[in-house]
Amino acid sequence: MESSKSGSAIPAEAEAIRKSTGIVTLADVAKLAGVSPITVSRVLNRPELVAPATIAKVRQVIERTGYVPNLLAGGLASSRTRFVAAIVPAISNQVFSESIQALTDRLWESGYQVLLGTSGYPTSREDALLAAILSRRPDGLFLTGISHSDESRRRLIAARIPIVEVWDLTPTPIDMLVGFSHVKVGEEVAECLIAKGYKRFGLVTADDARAEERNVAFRSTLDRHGFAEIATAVVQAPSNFRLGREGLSRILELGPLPRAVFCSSDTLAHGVLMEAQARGLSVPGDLAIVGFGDLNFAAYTFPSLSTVWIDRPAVGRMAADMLLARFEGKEPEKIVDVGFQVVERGTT
Amino acid sequence: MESSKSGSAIPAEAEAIRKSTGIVTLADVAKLAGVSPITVSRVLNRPELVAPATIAKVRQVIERTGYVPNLLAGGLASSRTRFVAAIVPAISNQVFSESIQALTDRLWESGYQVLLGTSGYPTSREDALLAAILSRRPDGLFLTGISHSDESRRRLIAARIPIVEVWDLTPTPIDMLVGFSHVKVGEEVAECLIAKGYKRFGLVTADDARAEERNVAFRSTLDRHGFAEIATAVVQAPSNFRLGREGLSRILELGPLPRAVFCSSDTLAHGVLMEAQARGLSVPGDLAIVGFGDLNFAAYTFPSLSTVWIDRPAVGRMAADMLLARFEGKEPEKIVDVGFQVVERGTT
DNA sequence: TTGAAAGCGGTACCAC
DNA sequence: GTGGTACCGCTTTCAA
Repeated sequence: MESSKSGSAIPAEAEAIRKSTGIVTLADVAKLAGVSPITVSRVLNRPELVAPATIAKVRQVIERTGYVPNLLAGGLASSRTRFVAAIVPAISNQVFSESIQALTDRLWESGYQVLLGTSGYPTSREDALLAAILSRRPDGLFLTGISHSDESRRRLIAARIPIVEVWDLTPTPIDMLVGFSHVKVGEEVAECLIAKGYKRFGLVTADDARAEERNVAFRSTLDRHGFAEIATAVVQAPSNFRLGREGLSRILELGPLPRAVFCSSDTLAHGVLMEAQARGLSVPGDLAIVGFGDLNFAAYTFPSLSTVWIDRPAVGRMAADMLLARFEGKEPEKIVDVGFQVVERGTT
Repeated sequence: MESSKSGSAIPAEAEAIRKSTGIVTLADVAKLAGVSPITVSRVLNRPELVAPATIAKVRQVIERTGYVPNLLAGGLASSRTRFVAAIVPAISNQVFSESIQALTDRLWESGYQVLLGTSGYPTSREDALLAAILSRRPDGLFLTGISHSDESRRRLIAARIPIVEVWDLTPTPIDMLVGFSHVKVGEEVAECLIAKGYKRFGLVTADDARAEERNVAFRSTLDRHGFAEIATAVVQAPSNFRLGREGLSRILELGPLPRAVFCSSDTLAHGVLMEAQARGLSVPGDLAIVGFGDLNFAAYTFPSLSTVWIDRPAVGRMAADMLLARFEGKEPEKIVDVGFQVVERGTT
């Protein structure tokens, strides 16, 4: 009613404007502040377009009423939902959780949130999950891995939103990519062990697609150097210590003691180490062990384990930056190789 | 145009109905199927109300067009968003991630998804996070811990949605609760160690509110039995192995060797064990170690470590069930004590 | 069993 | 700087 008076002229009765739902809407705030809805919207989203006095008035009413904006309505109207969906195989896998944490933190700084979906390791529900997630209209997508069903691929393309695939490298991502070459990992670990003078090799690995990429490269590199026989134990994902122990046992049954074992995860490597210790083998004296992932227990706990280090937070951070760039209409680098590092510990 | 012909009579031109956005809407599907929008909606949400022939017709069009429902619009119209927000201190903390996984899985079965928010351990952004989350209008909330700022408490109550707080016990939850008594944990661990005949005690603990509850109970129980002096080392959360090692070192400096040490997490316990081994102490011969949380490395790896076991998946599962019950208008039990179990390993 | 009309709570677009 | 109007895409209510 009044126009430029200070905020005290608001009739108490106006409080009752709240609908039956009992929840204050933007329109309620507008009425109480004596401005139009769009002005309240601007105070919230683009305050630089509003006069300071108006801002103060509106902010006061917002404060007083405890108004909480409805992002469903906002998203529907603007087709920008300010959230990114992330799909990982399992939330409890520390390898992914650190990337997700970094992604979440970075996006949070820019006013975005992360909806996390777990596709599941054994029985993949990726297709249904993707459909469910896309129906919430995320502004962007963070996907673990580069292999998707045809169905999913189609949906992803149809969604027409920025997408970052991570943890692998391909020249043909759906949209953008942050990863590293598992092939190179396999090669470098092999070369590293050869350089150290090891002559016999083993592989303890989960039945995981990315692990298999590393294994193939590992084997073919060794093969090229004339080491054809690789004692191999394949265990079922997800890995745990027990499987690592079993892995080594099975390898030892396969023939004479290998001197260097490459494991598909630090968890398995840890198990292998336990089994080695239980058998009285010295590590890395009798047996060199190389893990993958560099979870902290490897770094802090077992100075005798070697591992492959990946900057996991960087993966999340870079993915976030790429998505944010696209949200602002920029064209970031499409493919980023974050690389890795073989961390050697212990001596021959 | 046609009414009951089979789906082939749809004019190709009708495909062009799609708006400039290029995204198929429910209205488009309706037109193509020759029915009203509401009928399409029913096919999706309440097919039991629609004639089989109509369902088939509509489903076909949905399939052909690749229609993806817009849950923003649906949520706005129905004020049911079909998602639950969960707030945890940190996603990488395995203690929480298993509960979240169970929560996610259970809710998924009922068509709900989980939006995960991390409040952060050192600098808590819980208030801002909560505001951001509530603006997305979740149907329910899963909160770690029972202590919230006044601001948050007010918001939570104003939101008027089902809320489950977890990991602690209080007679006055905001709404519902799934937890266990940290006080009882401290008492039982103390009694257990006393019963085993230990005479000297130590505490290696992170500066965490829930840990402190356990510690107070631990100390006072020992005190009641005449063991007043408890060598204590407090380290800063989040815990890691290194801090565990340091913890034991500091305790050993405080006086003669304690025989039994209670740690605020298995991670710390693991570190304590390492330090003990490095010093040539036998465990549990010279030193009994009790952890907390029963992460698998404790279970599989260190038969000499004792720990406190909590059914973490059950926490998520029960929380999900309670929320789902409320969504259906039922009144589930408000407070559930999931209990815990002191797992003793090794011998004196 | 199906449909028409009226919102849900915001924002875009374009005047003023 | 500020406001009017239309509309985002779906569901609710009630009627047929």
